[in-house]
Amino acid sequence: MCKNCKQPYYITTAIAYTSGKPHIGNTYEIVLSDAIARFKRAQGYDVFFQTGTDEHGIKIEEKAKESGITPKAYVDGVAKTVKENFDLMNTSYDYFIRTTDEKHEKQVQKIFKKLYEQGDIYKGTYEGMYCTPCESFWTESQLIDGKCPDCGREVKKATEEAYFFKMQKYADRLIKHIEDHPEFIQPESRKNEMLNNFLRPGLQDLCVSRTSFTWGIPVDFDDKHVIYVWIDALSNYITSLGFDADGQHEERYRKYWPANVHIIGKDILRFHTIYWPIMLMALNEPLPKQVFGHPWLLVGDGKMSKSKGNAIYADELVKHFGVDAVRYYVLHEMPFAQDGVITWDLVVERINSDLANILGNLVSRTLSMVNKYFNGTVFYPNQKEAVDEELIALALATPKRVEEKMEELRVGDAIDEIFTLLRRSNKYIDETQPWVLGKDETKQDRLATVLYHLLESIRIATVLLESFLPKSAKKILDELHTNQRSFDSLQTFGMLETGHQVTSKPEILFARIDVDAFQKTLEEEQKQEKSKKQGKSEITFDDFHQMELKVGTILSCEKHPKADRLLVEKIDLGDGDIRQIVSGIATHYQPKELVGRKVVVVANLKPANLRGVESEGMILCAGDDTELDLVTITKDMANGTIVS
RNA sequence: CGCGGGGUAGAGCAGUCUGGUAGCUCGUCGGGCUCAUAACCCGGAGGCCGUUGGUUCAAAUCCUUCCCCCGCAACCA
Repeated sequence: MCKNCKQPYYITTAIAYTSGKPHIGNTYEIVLSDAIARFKRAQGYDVFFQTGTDEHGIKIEEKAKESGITPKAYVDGVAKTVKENFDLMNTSYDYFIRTTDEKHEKQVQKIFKKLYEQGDIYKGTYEGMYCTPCESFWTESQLIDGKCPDCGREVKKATEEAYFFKMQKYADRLIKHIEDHPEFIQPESRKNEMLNNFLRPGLQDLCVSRTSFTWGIPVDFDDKHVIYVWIDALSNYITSLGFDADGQHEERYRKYWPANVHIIGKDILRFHTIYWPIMLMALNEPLPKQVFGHPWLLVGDGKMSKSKGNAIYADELVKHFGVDAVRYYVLHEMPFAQDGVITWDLVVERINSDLANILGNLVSRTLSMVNKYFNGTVFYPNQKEAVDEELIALALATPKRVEEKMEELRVGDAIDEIFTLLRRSNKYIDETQPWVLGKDETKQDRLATVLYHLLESIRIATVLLESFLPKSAKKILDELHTNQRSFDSLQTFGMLETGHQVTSKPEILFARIDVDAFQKTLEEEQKQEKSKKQGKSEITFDDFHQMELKVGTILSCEKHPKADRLLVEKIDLGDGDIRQIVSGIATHYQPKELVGRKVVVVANLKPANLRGVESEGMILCAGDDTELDLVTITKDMANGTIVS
């Protein structure tokens, strides 16, 4: 009967890097995975769904330093935020791994050691161009005019000790695996990218340790080194299950590995389809069955928000629309292999047309008719007419169609199939005109039949929707007062119980959103948000006087040789003080039009290097990326005049 | 020549692999209906399928030229 019962199904998201709060694009990944996980559970699989956080690395070490706290304290904070975000989206993960978990760290060390001992990892030297003041290695191609791209100073050839993984050793096996398993890399278009760009030209040995920072898992037999991201982060998929490098695996590992699918962003497909499989080959473990590199959710600048940098966060969306509406948007609007777009007005549009009009209103009108004509009691006299056939056939065909789409991980298309049934149900009401039947005493059985067909179609659609809109689906099924909620119950049309009552007060599931009013609300909020962000803390007069502001004349100006958005100006600050200043205004000004202008310069700003060019100060501008105006002195003030 | 994705109706997309009347959702216009959340149903208008040249009986689809947009990366003082 239940063909998938007890079959294990292991699905993972990538682990989120704990550098900051995830935006809706990051959140999309776990919602997508959650929909798949829930669907598989509904199909009867024994699902293990994992997500987590990647918490090591130099960036985190630096961020923690900036915040003046320990790296551990820093990642604890971010991991909490990430988890809250995932919980907010009502995601049903079974396990949340953190790469700072003791169990994980210990296994990573063991894996590293094992690979070292069996000769897959060797100690070598990293050769590169070294800039002593910056303490950084650069490759030949990164250098600018043969000099350090950071500071522009001389670099010299240097070597650094590092551990390397012999990738090439397993390359042929991997190529064969990919060719023999066309479903391994999804979407398939990415398969050739991996083969042609990386595998076939030959893999370089992978540098798997670092000595330049300490916030990582130490190599236990050589504590100068920490294990670099690859072995640390990727192995989360097995350490969480209780993998043991010595073979003493926990039961969970034996049960769930290999993973059925890793859901990851397309940007890290290379690591998951090349490095990770090779690591597993070296460990003599089976490879995951599939890796799906999902597209990006781009935050387009819609009409209503011209202010820049308005990344959209899940919690903001949820605050306005509710969890299921946000889930619906990202799940339905994201194409399978192509980047999707999210804007506030697109979300509103989808909610109104799909959730409020098609789904919510269908449930509402149907339930209200059942109440109106039969006091809320469900009857099924089964007085069928020809017009019913199409609806019933579609209701019966839909589960299979949805399952087929889900099998291909085409979640958006799967949802479309459900909505096709909902649309058809709305049409059915027009075809059968229950309100006409209601006026005819002799047509009561026909009326009851029509309403039953509607309720049953709604039930079928809703059971299928549960993986995508868990809360709303439950609400609808509760309103129908039905216990028929399993996928098995979808095989027959007519499983909805009769003789019982549906709710007498249908709730508005998704309220229609007034587009104009919403825009106003949003603009208002963003305005407040902006002023809040820009309002800095109070400073004293002395604080202000720390700044040395001077009038200067732009003597020359040219484009930065290595940067599209930067201009390099020579500015006369009087008394022979000619400064070279780099400014991020190239998208707003042509170099020519700036020559001769009198500007305000922050003269005592600490010099810095911007992509290889020294900048000794900054010029003042009003505005941001979208609109920008150089602060200009209009009178003929002498260069060097103090601005106060 | 950094890597990658994309240009199809006002908006968002499918169709491109496997050439054969250009399709879906939203919006818009008109009509219908009144059970329902001004919702639902039907119909219409609206496309030189980014551009150039080619292959072919036939090109959105295959090859080619150029243009534009976006993401990643990188500096935004």
